Amino acid sequence: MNEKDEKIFEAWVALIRSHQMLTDAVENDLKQAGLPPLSWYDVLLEINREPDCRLRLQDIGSRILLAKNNVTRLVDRLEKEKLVTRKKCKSDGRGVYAYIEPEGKALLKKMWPIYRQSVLTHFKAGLSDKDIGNLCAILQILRSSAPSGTEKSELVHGTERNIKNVN
Amino acid sequence: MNEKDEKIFEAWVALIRSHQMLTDAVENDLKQAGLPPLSWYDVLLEINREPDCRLRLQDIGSRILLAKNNVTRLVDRLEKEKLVTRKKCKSDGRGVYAYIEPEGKALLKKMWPIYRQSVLTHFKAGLSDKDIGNLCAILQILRSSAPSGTEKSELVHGTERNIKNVN
DNA sequence: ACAAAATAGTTGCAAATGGAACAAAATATG
DNA sequence: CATATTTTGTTCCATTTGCAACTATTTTGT
Repeated sequence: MNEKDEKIFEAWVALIRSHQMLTDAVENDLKQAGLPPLSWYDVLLEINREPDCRLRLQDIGSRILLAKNNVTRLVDRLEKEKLVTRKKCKSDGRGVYAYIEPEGKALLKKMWPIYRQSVLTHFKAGLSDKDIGNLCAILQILRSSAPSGTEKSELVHGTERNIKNVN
Repeated sequence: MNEKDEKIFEAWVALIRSHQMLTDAVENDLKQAGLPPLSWYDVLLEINREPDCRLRLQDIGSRILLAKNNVTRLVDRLEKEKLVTRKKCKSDGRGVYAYIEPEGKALLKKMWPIYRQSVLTHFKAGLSDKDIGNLCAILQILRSSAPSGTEKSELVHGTERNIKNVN
C-alpha cells in the first residue's frame, strides 16, 4: 500500500465518519423537535420540486438513492400520514406517482427551519467559504465518476436545485 | 437563505449522496465476494490496532460511531462466528473487552484486498492527489468541530492510524 | 460511609432495511 | 405477431437498527 493509497483511505474513512457524525447530529435535532426523519424531508422535497408536484416511485428511488422496495415502504409511511397520495400512471401501467399533499408541503415548511439550523450549526462550523466550495467540487467529482453499474447508478441526477420555495 | 448558506446545503447534500453511493458500491463488492459487511471489518480493525488486541465495547462504539446497544449486538454476531471473544474487564466490573481471535485476524486479511480494491476503484476515480489532500483536510475540520454534545460526541478520536499491518 | 447520580452493557420490542420472489405491464427479439 | 426479457412496483422473510427499560458497577457529593 503506497503513500497515495493511504491518503485515499484516510479520506475514505474521514468521509464515512463525518457523514455518520453529521447525520446523527441532524437526525437527533429533528427528533428533539418532534419531527420525522430526514428521509421524509428528502422525499417530500424531491416531489415538491417537480412542477406538477408528483414523482414516480422509481424516480424517488434514484434521486435519494434508495432501493425500490424501501421506496415503496417509505411512501407507504408518508401516505399513511396523508402527506402524499399514490396515483397510477396512465402512460405506463406499471408506474405509480406519489403526489405531495398540502399536509406534505406544510410539513416541509415546518421542518425546514429546524433542519436548516441544524445543518448550519453542525456542518458549517469551522469551514471557510473556500472550504465549502472545494468540498462541493470534490464531492461532485466523486458522484459523477460512478460508472460502477450496479443498477443503482443509473442516475446522474440533474443539478441540485434549490431547497427554498416550498410554496 | 443567503448565497453562502445555499452553498453549504449543496455541500451537505453532496456529502450525503456521495456517501450513500460509495458505501452502497463497496458493500456490494464485499457481498459479491461473499464477505461480511464493512461494519465487521471496522470493528475487527479497531480491535486489531490495539497493542493487546482487545478493546472495550464502549470504545468500539466511540471509534466507529455506533450506539452501545448496537455495539453489543454487532459483537454478538462477531462472537458467534468466533472472530472475537468477550472477557470481563477486571479493573472495571461493568466493562467488557472484545478480544480479536486468530480467525478475526484471518478475516481482516481476507477482506482487505477486496475492500482496498473496491475503495480505490469507486472512491479514488477522478480525484487528483490534491483533491484527496483537500478532502482529508476539510473532513478533518468537520469532524473536529463537533461540540454538539449529544452524548455520542464524547469522542474526538485520536489520529486515524493506518489501515495496514493486519499482522 | 452512604445515598444519589452516572456509566457500561444487555435485553425486549417496534421500526426500518436488504434480498429474493412475485405480478403486471412494457419493450425487445425472432 | 408471439414470446422472451426488462422494468416497475409490491410482498414476504430475515437481519439490523433505534429506543426505552433494566441490572450491575463505579463515581460523586455530603
